[in-house]
Amino acid sequence: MGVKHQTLSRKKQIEQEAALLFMQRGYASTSMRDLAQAVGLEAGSIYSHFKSKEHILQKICFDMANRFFAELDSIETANTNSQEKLELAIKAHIDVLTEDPAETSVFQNEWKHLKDPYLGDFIKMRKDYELRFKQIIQDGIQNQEFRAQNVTLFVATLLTSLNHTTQWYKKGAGYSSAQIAKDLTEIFIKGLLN
Amino acid sequence: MGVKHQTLSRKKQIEQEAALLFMQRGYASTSMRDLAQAVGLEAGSIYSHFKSKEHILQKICFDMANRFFAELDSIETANTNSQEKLELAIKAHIDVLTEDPAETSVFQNEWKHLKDPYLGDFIKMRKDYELRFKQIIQDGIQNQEFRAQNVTLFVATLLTSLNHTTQWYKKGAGYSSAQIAKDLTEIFIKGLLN
DNA sequence: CCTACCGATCGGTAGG
DNA sequence: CCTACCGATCGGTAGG
Repeated sequence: MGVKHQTLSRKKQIEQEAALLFMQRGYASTSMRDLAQAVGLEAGSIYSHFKSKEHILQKICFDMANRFFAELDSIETANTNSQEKLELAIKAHIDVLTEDPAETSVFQNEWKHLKDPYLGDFIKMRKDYELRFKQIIQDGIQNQEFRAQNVTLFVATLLTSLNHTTQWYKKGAGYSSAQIAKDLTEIFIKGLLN
Repeated sequence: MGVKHQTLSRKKQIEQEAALLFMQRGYASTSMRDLAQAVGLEAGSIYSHFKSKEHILQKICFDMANRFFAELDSIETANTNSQEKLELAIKAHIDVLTEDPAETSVFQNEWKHLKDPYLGDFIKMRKDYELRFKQIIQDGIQNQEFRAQNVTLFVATLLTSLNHTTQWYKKGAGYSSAQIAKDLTEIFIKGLLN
């Protein structure tokens, strides 16, 4: 059961196993006893590393949000056209995602178990992230690179599709991060028609 | 709290409220007491309509699976080209989905809480559904209507995107089922480029 | 359909 | 980091 640890701190081990279990069973269906067993401890011992079950979820969700954000910063100011900006943004997103699929899956599917004020903060961050993608698309429509369309729908569809990669991606299974990004990019940029 | 009932049977009321709560909070985070309260009963009373909590989930998941399946039957044998078959399949899927967004959301997100043998059966049905979409795409590539690509990835992306509509669709909010189907179809068929 | 209850399991804590 | 435990809540049942 579980991830190779080696030099990881106990806290990081717990976080990784938690992400894995939260992805597989869901946050609510994963007990602290399940998690403790997966990491080789007794249930009570986890509380010397995390104050509560929800704090583990918070750490996973906000760390991932920050990583996705960080990647966008350099792209938006790049001196290039909209299509390449979008391609870079997709590539960056897929890179983070393939590095930590379990954490990304939790970030996408389990955030609703956060409680306020964290829940509100998280929703705000996600909205910001979408907004920055929308801006790239909007600019591309303005300068006629992209076809006019429902930008909100497009971005929601795109981000959902990217994030769904976590559900089938297997590290080291031959389908590389770069290839996934390329294939997904072609679907959304070129479409289906010949 | 909840849906307008009117002439619905008690059993159907319970099923609808359950779908709503399972969507909002997740299956594991929804207690039979929560559900009972939403439908105006005591917890124990639900068991005169459903044998267990999981039976409610089963009913929702398999009923939706059957409805999605039924729509495909007539489309596959239609005497038309691949593009129109795909458009019809998308339209049919979105029609079912907008009719019962909560049930569809549970069908998409909560099925993992089913237990064998139902879990295995459900996974098989989903795979079959994907396979039938894949066949449409495959045929379209063969006859050169569609561009060659990773068909598995395309269909996974398409179905995920369609199903995600449940997360933001609001009945009677002006964005019609037909318009959603049309916009999503254009994204996947035409792509982004002008 | 309700009341009253069951055994099991949950998140979390004290004390070492 | 473990042992031993807490109060709360869970899915489900009996009996009416």
